Amino acid sequence: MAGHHRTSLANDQRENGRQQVFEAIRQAGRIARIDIARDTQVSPATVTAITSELLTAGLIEEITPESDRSGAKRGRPRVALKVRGAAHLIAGIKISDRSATVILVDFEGQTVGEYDHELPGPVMSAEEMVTLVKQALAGACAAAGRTISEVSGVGLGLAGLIDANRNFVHWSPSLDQRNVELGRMLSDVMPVPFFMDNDANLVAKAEQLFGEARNVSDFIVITIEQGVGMGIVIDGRIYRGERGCGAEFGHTKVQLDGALCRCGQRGCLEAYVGDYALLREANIRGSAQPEDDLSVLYARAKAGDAMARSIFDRAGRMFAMGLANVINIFDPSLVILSGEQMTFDFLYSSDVLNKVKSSVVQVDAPLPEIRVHKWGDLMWAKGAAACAMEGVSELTIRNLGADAA
Amino acid sequence: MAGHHRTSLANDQRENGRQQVFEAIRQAGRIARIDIARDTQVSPATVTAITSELLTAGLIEEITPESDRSGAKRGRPRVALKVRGAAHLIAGIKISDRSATVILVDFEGQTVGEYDHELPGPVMSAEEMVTLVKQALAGACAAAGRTISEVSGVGLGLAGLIDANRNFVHWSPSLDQRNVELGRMLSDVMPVPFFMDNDANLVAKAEQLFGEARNVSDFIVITIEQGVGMGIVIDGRIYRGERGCGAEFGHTKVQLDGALCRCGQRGCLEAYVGDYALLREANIRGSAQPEDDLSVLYARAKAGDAMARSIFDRAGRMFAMGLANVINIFDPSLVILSGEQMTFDFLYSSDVLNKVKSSVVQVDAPLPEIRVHKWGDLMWAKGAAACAMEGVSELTIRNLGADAA
DNA sequence: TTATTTTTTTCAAAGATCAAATTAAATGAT
DNA sequence: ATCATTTAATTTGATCTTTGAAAAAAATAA
Repeated sequence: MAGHHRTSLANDQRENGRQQVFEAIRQAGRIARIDIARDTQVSPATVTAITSELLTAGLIEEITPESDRSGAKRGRPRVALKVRGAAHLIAGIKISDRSATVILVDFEGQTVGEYDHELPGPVMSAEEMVTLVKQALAGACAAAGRTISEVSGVGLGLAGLIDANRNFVHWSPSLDQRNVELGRMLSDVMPVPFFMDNDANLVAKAEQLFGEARNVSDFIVITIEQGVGMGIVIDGRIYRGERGCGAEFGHTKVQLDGALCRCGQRGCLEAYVGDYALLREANIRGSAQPEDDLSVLYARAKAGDAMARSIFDRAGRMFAMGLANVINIFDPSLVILSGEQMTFDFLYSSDVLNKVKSSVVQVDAPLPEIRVHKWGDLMWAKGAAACAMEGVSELTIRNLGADAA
Repeated sequence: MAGHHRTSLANDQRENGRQQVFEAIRQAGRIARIDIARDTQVSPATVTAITSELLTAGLIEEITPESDRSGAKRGRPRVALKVRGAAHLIAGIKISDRSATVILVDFEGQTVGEYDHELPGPVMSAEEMVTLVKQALAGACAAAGRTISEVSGVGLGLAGLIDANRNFVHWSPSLDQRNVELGRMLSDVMPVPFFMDNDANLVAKAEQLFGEARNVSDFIVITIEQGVGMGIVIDGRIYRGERGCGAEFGHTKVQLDGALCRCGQRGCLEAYVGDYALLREANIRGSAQPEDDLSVLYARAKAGDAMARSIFDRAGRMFAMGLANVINIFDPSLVILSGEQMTFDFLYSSDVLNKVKSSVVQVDAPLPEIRVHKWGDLMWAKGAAACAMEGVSELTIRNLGADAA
């Protein structure tokens, strides 16, 4: 090993170039060298050099000459490049209440396989979690006719307070312990790079790589699952606060000394829009038949029941207030409301969105765009895979330098 | 001129190095080359090369050998470097209701002169503003025995919605027009680089360069003047939203359908803690003698008057709620409450700060530090100067490359 | 005076980028 | 068919940077 200590500037330059070019290729999907040069401001000569490296490493590939030369006039035809899907197999795993959902994708992001592993219970020990992850991964690989050893990286999504930099779990509803070095424990059992994050950041990554935020460098994702989460992307990177945990949108306060939240504080947004909060309201308000199923309550509201309506109305107004606050603070260009459960339809109603818009400070510039993006079951797992993809890309490209053949 | 078009990567590398080294020197105040190498991860050889350039350009200087060799054992003594104050003369101007406050500083940030220019009125046209700035600048220079031509950069601070990237004023309470290309108008009259920003960002820069946030890369500044403002620094740079305007902390909503704000919306924080809001309350609550002086009301509260107390109490609780929200979203390591007017003492009370802390989502990590920093009259102008200093540094260093002698 | 220690500078080697020149690969025209 | 033209990609040589290692500089300790 010629492992010198970090040569901060010199090495960074080449690595920077590689990351830039590779990122341009992935973002574009398929792109010719000359367009990479234009987009990245790197000279064609350097693009040739770098793409040559990436081709040799097998990270990208040339697209067989398209017989479709639409619009091309004359001259040597451009050869498009794309990420080579076969370069890496990536796994994304989302742990939820009832199951561990696994998705396998190739390096292009194409789904290779899906797998669902049922959990014995919603809460488990760290050791059980490790075993579970291993089983789920093994199951997914088997189902797809692959082996674990082929997997280049695993993204893991958990609810709770996750320190993604250190793969450390401060707290998660799925674990019966706090402060778990889950990343280390996983790596001890499986020799694969792990990348962990909380669900909101997961979805933000998924939106950035595959979803509504492609090529957008600054945006916010609001997720609704059990709690209300937020992912913030600034300058293309997920913003994590000082303590490494995600933005706690669900626990911003929308009412002074307001409703009691399960976090123990009062007036949290979640205490007004969370499912448990809605059910609590329904019962407090002296409903004839106490509800324990949100969908029933929601159906009643849609059918015109005044009491049920009023519950959802208030939740919607509170949500609008919280969202407007975030927009006033961040002034993002794009806000994505990303939800899986249709139960939360009411939060995406035009009434609510209008309320948000009327609560944002008016400037001459147009209001931020608010997009609603309803995803399927695999949303979270796909986000986990997106995180792993990014991590694997970075690692691989960094190591290219050391692997000078 | 060998002015080629931007060679994005190659040129950037050297410029990066210069910026990095210069920044290290300014941050440290005085520092030896070997320590720069350690801090910046740049090799000693390169540090020598770069500092040599900076010395030649006159941007930095060596400190005459300190006779104080405390702790030094043996070996060649280190030669400390520092920014050369005489390199540039920088002006900072803050426009407030009644006057334009000017501060002149040298390139080290040492105050060279102060000047106060009274305004005919609080609102003026863009042309009057230009004239005013010119007069104020001339006055300040004359008072300090300098000439305008010696000034290398001018920072200008205005309340309102300022687009700092384009030196454009969307709206300011000091101007009777909206959407003014003030930067261009100023540059047309005075051949000096201008740097504009809104007051909250100004203070953030001042805290970063001269104040409580030295060497802190992520923090938030809350300012209280007439309105309530916020400056966000992420990764050492001021965060500006998509539309280029500062974070509108004062107009985050703290009460659903709450008190009417002068912005026309309801429930804004400012509608509870702004001076006009407090006075309105005092009158609504049937005060015997309607007040139009906040200090009187405040004195009454301190003297124990229950009505007055309750007004300030509520304002304090609303402020705590808004601040807690910002902390929950950003999770910064440091929050600076930066105010000029003692009138707003009550917002900094330990009651309020405790309320903030109890409203922040609990993690195992310690709570963010909240510091109160009361500044003098010159705070705002100094912030403007700080902005200009940063701008001039960047410009000068960038131009070093072109000026290859 | 000499040895030692620490900082700074010098020097030569190793890369990296880029402009310009060259090659490659197509279409149009003759 | 053959040649000119056009556009894309590659090669080449010059220019810059960074850096490790060696040398020089400037002090103290012996």
